[in-house]
Amino acid sequence: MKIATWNVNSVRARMPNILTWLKTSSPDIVLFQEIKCETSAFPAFEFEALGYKSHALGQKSYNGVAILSRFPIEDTLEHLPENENDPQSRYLEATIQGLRVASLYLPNGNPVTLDPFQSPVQFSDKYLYKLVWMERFQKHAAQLLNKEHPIIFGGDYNIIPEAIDVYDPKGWELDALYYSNSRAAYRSLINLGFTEAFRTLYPHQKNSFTFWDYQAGAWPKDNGLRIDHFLLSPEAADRMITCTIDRTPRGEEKASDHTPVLLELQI
DNA sequence: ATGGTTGTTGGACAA
Repeated sequence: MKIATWNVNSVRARMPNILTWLKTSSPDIVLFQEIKCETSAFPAFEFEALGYKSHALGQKSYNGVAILSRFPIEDTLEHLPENENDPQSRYLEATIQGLRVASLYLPNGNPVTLDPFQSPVQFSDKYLYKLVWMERFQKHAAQLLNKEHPIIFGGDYNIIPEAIDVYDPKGWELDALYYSNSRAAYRSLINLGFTEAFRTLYPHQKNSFTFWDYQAGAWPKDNGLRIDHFLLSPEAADRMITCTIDRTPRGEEKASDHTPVLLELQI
């Protein structure tokens, strides 16, 4: 079973790139983030023509997540518990072939503070939203773990886990993606018992980025970040075969600023 | 120091 996660930065603007990539990579399940359209505008028919069922959770202009699958998508959950009234579409969970799979788009959270010179530090509303979102996600993840099913949480976590995952760690210390509280929250999530697929397989591999900013020549200079991750429950980790980052789509015309991550499971 | 880019939109805002 091949499962991919990809922040496409607008599904409609990215259709030519996505269709090309689907044909060459041929994943069984795809987790999209930032589809940036309402559910009714999701191009389900075009994916259906390639053999994919889909379930989209859209939103006007911003955010939005979706799942494509060659197999039936069942028992969908469109919000984290406690986030039922959140207007931001960032979480979609479903059962596919006995796997509990989620496509998640964690809040960016910048800026961390409104006034960087203020002491003590006062977090911005955006950063507090990120921290609360992570707390709710962790609570939900802990409950799901108890069921002892294979779980795959894939998506844009907007978290740089460690120094090896960013081209300039010093320069990113005050950014919400690398801020100490963000990394601490991510660590405590993993410490519930999840396996982060890529870094577990390749503990020391540098320049394994999944995102390069559109600005300042980040892509040609390889000034990237590794912020798109797969977290696996023990029952899923037992079946892990490979996890790879496919840089090819980032180098093409009209590319998303993220590139896909692929996970292969024995199933 | 500022600007550098892309997408949704039709002016900011988000990333």
